[in-house]
Amino acid sequence: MTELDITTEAQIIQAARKVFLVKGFEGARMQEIADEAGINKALLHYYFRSKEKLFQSIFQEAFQRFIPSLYDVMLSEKTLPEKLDLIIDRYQELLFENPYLPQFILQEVNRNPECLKTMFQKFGVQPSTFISFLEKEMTKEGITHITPQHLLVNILSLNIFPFAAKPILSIILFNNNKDEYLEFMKERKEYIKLFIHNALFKS
Amino acid sequence: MTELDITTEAQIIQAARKVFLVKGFEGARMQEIADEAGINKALLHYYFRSKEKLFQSIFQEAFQRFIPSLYDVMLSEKTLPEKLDLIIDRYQELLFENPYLPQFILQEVNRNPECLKTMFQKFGVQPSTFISFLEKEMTKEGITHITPQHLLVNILSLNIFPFAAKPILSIILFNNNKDEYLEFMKERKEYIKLFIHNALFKS
DNA sequence: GCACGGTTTAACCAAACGGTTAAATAAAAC
DNA sequence: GTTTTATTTAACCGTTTGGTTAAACCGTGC
Repeated sequence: MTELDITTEAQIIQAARKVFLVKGFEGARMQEIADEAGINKALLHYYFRSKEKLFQSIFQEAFQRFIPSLYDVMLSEKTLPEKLDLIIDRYQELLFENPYLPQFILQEVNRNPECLKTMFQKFGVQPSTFISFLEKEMTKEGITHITPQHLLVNILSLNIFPFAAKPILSIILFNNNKDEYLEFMKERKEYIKLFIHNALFKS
Repeated sequence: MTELDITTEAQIIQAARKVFLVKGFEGARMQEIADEAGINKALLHYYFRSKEKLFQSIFQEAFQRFIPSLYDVMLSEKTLPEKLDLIIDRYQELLFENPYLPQFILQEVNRNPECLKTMFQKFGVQPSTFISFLEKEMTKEGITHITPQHLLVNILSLNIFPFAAKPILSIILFNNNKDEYLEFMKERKEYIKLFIHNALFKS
């Protein structure tokens, strides 16, 4: 019973994830999620009382996945360039496993910005400590021509944007050839590392 | 009469732009657009037969605005670093005037990727020529550690992403303080220039 | 005054959607 | 074997939404 229970609930979650991530809250239909899960609408409401509730669980899961644990990297006994490379490695791995996450998060946070504060509080994420870690490392390395805030935004931009803009870039760069775009994204990791490294340490 | 005619249609367009850009196609309501334009729903359908038609005109306008004319910059008698700075200047100006454009385009292209090809064909945009221009300039400068495709994506990422991710970054960096975020975005232009410059020319 | 086109009003329609309900059924738990 | 729980079926409800219609209103040009 418990096992089947979990299976069905997991099926629903999986289906909801698939539909919500691609279509967003407004675009998603409960019927479609039920179909995708291979069940009927009534059972959906039997497990999750409302669309809002189901969405919340999906969004929370997505948000958690989107915030990687970077503190251990920051606290490790490595040099700043090594740490930055590790952060990029982790982020690229995360994004390759969840390519729809960026656009989903952007869309839903844009729709309801208040939920962000709740999430940050809920999971105790403290970006300011990351910033101050970064700042300390930067002064140690004598990097003064950029602030830690801008560096962080640069790292996030270079990593995340190409996933959110996949359809546009795919057509701009490769005339919609999926294989070429995948190849481009796979090799991109090293280009990002090199780009950031040069921007920071060769001046 | 003709003048009033234009005014009303312009009012509708303006209202539709405001609503569609913030809420997207699925989130937008015809009633809300009518209210925003100070008219009634019937008159909306009198001018634009359907939501789809009205949206198309807004999206087309937005898309056109989002594709800046960069060919003159590329063809000008300037050095590559100067050209890159000019491109960044133009993009930042464009984005400051239309901060909602990035998320809107991303969202709608994600919803209906096919419309992209139509747009590119309709306006004769040829990104491949831009790439080859860039490639020529890069070989001239002896830049071999990055491909023009990755450089283009880097430029787009660094410029566009912070606008699409405004709510997230605003809370991450400045605890939702709007003034601080605005100041951050204003000073960002020069940081982007410097970052790209260092990444390209100091290795 | 008359005609005409922009505009309003208000009622209305059909479809879609989130959600509910009740009865029947199957399966697992005890 | 009985009870409980999961699941299906299918009808149904209330609301929202895009869209239509018809009648009246109003300003301008002729």
